[in-house]
Amino acid sequence: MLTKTELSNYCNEAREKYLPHISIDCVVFGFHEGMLKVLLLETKNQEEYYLPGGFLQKVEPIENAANRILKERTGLDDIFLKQFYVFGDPDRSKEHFDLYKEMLPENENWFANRFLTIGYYALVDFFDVDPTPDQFSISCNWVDLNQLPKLGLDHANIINTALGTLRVQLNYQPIGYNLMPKLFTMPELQKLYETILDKKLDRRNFQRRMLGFGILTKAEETRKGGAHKAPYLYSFDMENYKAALTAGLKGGW
Amino acid sequence: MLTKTELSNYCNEAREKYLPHISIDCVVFGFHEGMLKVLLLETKNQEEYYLPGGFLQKVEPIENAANRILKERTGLDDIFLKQFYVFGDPDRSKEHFDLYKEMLPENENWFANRFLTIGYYALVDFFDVDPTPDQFSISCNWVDLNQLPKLGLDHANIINTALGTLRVQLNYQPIGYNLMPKLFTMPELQKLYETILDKKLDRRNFQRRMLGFGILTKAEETRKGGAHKAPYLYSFDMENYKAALTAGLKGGW
DNA sequence: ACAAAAGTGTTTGATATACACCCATGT
DNA sequence: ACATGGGTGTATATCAAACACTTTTGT
Repeated sequence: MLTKTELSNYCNEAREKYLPHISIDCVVFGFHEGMLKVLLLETKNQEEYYLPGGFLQKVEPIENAANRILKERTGLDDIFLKQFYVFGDPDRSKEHFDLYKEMLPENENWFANRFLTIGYYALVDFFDVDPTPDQFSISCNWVDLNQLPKLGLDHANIINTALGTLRVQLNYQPIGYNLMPKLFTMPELQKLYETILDKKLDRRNFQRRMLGFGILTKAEETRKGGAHKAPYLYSFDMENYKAALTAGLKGGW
Repeated sequence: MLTKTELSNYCNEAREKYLPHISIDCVVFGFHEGMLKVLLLETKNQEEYYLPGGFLQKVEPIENAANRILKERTGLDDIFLKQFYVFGDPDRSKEHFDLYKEMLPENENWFANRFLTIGYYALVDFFDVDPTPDQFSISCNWVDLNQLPKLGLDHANIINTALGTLRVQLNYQPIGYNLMPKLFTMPELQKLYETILDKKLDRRNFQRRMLGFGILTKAEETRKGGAHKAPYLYSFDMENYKAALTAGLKGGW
């Protein structure tokens, strides 16, 4: 738990360094064991979970801020980040204010203000990252989208909106590329699509269509060790992938 | 031209009423004579044109603010508005600051700050609105997208981004409905699509596909007075239209 | 009568959908 | 041997693309 002095120091520092009223929150998606997961922080102060978020420095481009914040709070660096919406209900940060209002007078309390938050979503290779909590957090963990804990502020809503965006953009953004490991099997990729779209897809048609895009390279090897026939491994052909996406992968599922 | 006193009063009022660092700008699209147009204001202070924009009141939902601002600055009321992006380059409002910095000391100057702006786009029936400039503007006029004048700040960029969004969302949002008058002909609707997509479409295939969606109602009457064969008039069937859009009008052009 | 715009229908190719059989692997 | 998941092929329906002729209207 923060002491009053710590909180006071933090507020003073924040007032100096950051723009007031504006924050950034990141929804980091990962894909593991056939499930979509998001990175959540558990704060020291509360029993609640939060999206990794932070504030915008006074002369800092928003994109940079989003990357910096994600790095600071989770250790993740150099990943695909995309702005998707601004959440600005006047009451959305009230809860945060309430929490601290006993400890500091209103005019000294950085949180005693309305905050708009700019939502970014990120897509990462689950196995390629090592989530590390920052000093304000007990833990930084992957949580299954279907088993979200109680979330602070309006963060549940932010996650849902991000997921909706993901669905719509599945045909326009390199979503598969960023979420899958370097090598993956066709059934694994299909599982990702099925999870995002929340819909079963036909195995054979999925494969034909994916291969038809010409964005996948079939590897020599197969994924050994499974209990059944060893599936082939694929990787994304970055060249063709980017080209195909700018044109838009036409047709919806 | 604003006097120093007027500017000073405005700044004091703004500081009291609005959140700092945040603005809203609206790109209002209309369709007239086969051309996409946007509403621009010509300011009294400068020889430049601006998007209708304004600030967010301290306890006001963003959506409400966007509607209020549009009403205040252009007279337009109760129209389709949709948030599409936040523009936050630290230098984007520098120009505005430079303009006023001679007149007021920096700490009294509301504009001497960084502003992020939340972009909204609006779609209106050209004939159904009566653009009216506010007290800060000489004029409020429709301008052809292909003949944009010199625009202040980063407003040219905001317009381009809005147009890009329009293109992508053509299959997901009720774009036709909001831009067309109650009754319209098939060639008129086609012209709208062609203008937004910047692409020629086949007359017959367009008609078949549009009718195939089941969102149009054919009227008895035809559009008389044209120099040639009188085209039929159509209107949108709001019920089916909404239903079709939630499912997404599948397939791209 | 003719030019220009609008209405309508048909053919063709591509793509989505549905479905069935064979193959490899661990138990 | 068999259950399970993975690989592959084919027939069918649906839709997009390309294209031509007829109708209406003002000049």
